[in-house]
Amino acid sequence: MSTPSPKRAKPRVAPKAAEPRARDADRSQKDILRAALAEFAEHGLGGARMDRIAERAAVNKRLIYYYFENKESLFLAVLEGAYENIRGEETQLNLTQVEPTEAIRRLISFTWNYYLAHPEFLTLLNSENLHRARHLKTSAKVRSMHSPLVATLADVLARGHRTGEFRAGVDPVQLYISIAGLSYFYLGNSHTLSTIFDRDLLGAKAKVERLSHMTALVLGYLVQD
Amino acid sequence: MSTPSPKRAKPRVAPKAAEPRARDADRSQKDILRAALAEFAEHGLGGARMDRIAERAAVNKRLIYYYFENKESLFLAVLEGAYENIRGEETQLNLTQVEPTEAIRRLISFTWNYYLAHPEFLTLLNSENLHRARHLKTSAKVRSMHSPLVATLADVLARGHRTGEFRAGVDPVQLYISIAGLSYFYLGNSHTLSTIFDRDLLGAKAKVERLSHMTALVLGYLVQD
Amino acid sequence: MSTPSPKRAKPRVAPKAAEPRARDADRSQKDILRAALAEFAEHGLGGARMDRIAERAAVNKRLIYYYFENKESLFLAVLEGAYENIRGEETQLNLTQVEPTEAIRRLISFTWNYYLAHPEFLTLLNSENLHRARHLKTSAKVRSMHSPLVATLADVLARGHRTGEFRAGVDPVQLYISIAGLSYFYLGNSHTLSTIFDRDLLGAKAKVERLSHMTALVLGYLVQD
Amino acid sequence: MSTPSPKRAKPRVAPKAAEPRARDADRSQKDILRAALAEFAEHGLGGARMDRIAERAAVNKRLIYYYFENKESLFLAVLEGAYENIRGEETQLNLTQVEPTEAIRRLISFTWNYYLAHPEFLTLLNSENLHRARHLKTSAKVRSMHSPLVATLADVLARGHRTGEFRAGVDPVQLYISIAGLSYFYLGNSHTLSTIFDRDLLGAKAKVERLSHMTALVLGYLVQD
DNA sequence: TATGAATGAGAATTCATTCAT
DNA sequence: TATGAATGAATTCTCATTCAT
Repeated sequence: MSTPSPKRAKPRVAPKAAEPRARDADRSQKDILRAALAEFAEHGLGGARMDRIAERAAVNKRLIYYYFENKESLFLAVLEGAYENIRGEETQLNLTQVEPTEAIRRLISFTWNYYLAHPEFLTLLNSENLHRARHLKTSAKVRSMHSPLVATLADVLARGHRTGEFRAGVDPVQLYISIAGLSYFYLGNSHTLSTIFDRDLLGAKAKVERLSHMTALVLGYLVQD
Repeated sequence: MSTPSPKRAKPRVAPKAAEPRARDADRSQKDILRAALAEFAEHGLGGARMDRIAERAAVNKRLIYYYFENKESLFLAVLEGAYENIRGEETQLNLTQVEPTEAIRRLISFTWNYYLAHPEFLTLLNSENLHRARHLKTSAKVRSMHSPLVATLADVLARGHRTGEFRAGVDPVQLYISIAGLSYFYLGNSHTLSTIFDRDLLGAKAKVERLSHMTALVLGYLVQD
Repeated sequence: MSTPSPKRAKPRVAPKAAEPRARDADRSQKDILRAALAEFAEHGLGGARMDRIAERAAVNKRLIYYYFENKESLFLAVLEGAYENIRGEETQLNLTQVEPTEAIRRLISFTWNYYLAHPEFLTLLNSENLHRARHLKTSAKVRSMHSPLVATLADVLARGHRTGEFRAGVDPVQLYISIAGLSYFYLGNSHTLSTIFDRDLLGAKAKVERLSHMTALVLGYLVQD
Repeated sequence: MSTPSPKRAKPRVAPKAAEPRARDADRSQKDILRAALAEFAEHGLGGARMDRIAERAAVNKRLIYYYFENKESLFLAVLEGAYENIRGEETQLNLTQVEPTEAIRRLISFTWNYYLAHPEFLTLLNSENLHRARHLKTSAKVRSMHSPLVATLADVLARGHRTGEFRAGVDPVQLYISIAGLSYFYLGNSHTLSTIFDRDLLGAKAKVERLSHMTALVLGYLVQD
């Protein structure tokens, strides 16, 4: 077996046009995820463009593939990040440490405001549902992220019932879906809704009204006389 | 060089029939719209393929462009058709001719069952919302299609209040959005929801429970003691 | 379902740059196959470029995909065409109608000259072997193309033995492979061979010598005294 | 946004070990050459991937460039190694020390068995021929490696002629090419041949038959009565 | 000697749309 | 009204190679 002596490549001459990006793996990945979140939210999985993600993240397109296998893996990573984010903030509501009625109010209000502040989350979920949760189903962590939420809500309902305030037999998952759905549909479909009903649904006043309507609706149901 | 028999790039689905279709303008258009509805619902606007629509409709791709200017016009036509369909069936509920409580029950149940039977309607709306209702906003007819619905619901609420059954001050648009949202989110997001909550949401029992939960929720709010 | 009136696209204005290609499906496919043969032969399957094939064929790259599913299907089509060609010419040798010894001479000489005139055939086969005949194995027609060849050679050997000229027990497939191999290796590896042996193998004299060597070799074996 | 753990685009094969390899220049180079031989043989020069070579050698990709200028230099190094190997083993046949007929038998048998044991040698040569021996032509050593082989064979033929056993006027290069070609074509094209002739060419029995056929062929030509 | 991070220039393939009949 | 042929502009992904340490 021959053993060639090391050969140097020709020395570089041409100066580089653009500043090379700092060699910070962690930062690069975060930039990519942030950019991808925006892009997927804006255009859906199918409409998202890897080129645009690279541009948004100010990284070389190739780098995306260096860190994430392909578009779909990137999408899943974004999705997991999004769930982590909302569940993380939700945890900080400390629902188990306040009165049941107050806890429900907080949850409704938090959900509403989170969706308002993070419209990307809604379109992201829509995309994933269009794909029948194909990506999420391969996620190991997503399931475990949600059991605490259910447990917390179950605790609130149980406490409410024990004090006689809340009606009995309320399924926490069912209730959570209702609370989320009331905000989700209104905000996620605000464009079509405001078109077909010819009415501004996102004005300051409208938003106040919606939150109070939702709260009244849920508590009107939960609270016994 | 011998002359190879043409090796058509096999279209994903079935090859088209050799003989030209009978010249029936009306039927062709309906076939196209039906096919497009299915395709858009399955893949979203961005993911839909004109090729596949042509195949599904069993028409030549060129014919689609003959009847519909382009992909986006076709999408709008599909969208309008979808709204026409649900509003048409809704009208047949005759909500103004039954007791207010029964009217609400019927509306909830109808909405739920319609979404169940027409999942394509949900993804279609999601697509349109992703595009900020860009297409719908150019539609002349869609607005007028919705005022009867609001009027009907307002009538139900007014009657309910007059009899003392229903609480006062309920905004019909607000209520409609809530009723729709309760079904919409549950069904439209059933893939992600059943994944994250690790629970079958579409089993026979689950569906019965959901309908009864939604009805209890809305009536628990509306009906006074 | 709405029935929109046909809408015409905006009339074209801009004049086209290049002559549009004549609408001749058959000719287009042949052009593509011819170009692909040259490209695959020159660069192998992996090194071939669809872009270059399109250029060589003077067709739009997209058209290749219109007629052939992808690079590999195109490769198979080329391969089948190449086999058809050599087997077709071989048939015209009329080996069953001449004396056995003469038949063998003709076959050796034909094989040699065919490979000389069609070096692409050799590299094409090398490519396919590199891929373990992956493409050829899916070909329905290639097998049936070769049984006549074996039958013909078997007939020649049988006749030769009957007259006492040829030795007994010669396997026609074995002999065919030997005859082909003697030319194939010399010509297909002429570049490395002439390098390592430092000798021009493709000069006029060398070619005459090779053919006579091969003929002597094979007949020296076959013919009995 | 949470900080996701790096999701490396999974390389096709196994992930590299975390700790840097021991600093052993000689071993690294040999590992690289071994890996490159396998990769080039399997995929050809064009189809070979530097990434895979690095994985196979369990070295960092960058290290390959440290020892070998680029892909093509690496290919040449591999090629030279391959020739060194076969010529080295060939030398040990001691053809000048046995009877001419026996020498020829040994050479045929050795060639056959070497190709059988080293199929990578065949595809490597095919690759180099596809590139018109571009790399080999720059090799200083390869020519000198082959003159002994020719000399040895010339000696065998001369001895054989002197004893009256062998026919006169046999060119050693010509004969060597024939002997090599008989094995080379059969083995290197076994995939296509076994497909077109619909016959297993690599079974134990087939291999025995081939070797005896080749020996009979060559000796039937060489040996005089 | 060794390595993780980064990149520019392609590569195959896709897609909505138009041409010519 | 209907269709097969053709195309330009993307789009995802790949690859050899280099940078910085």
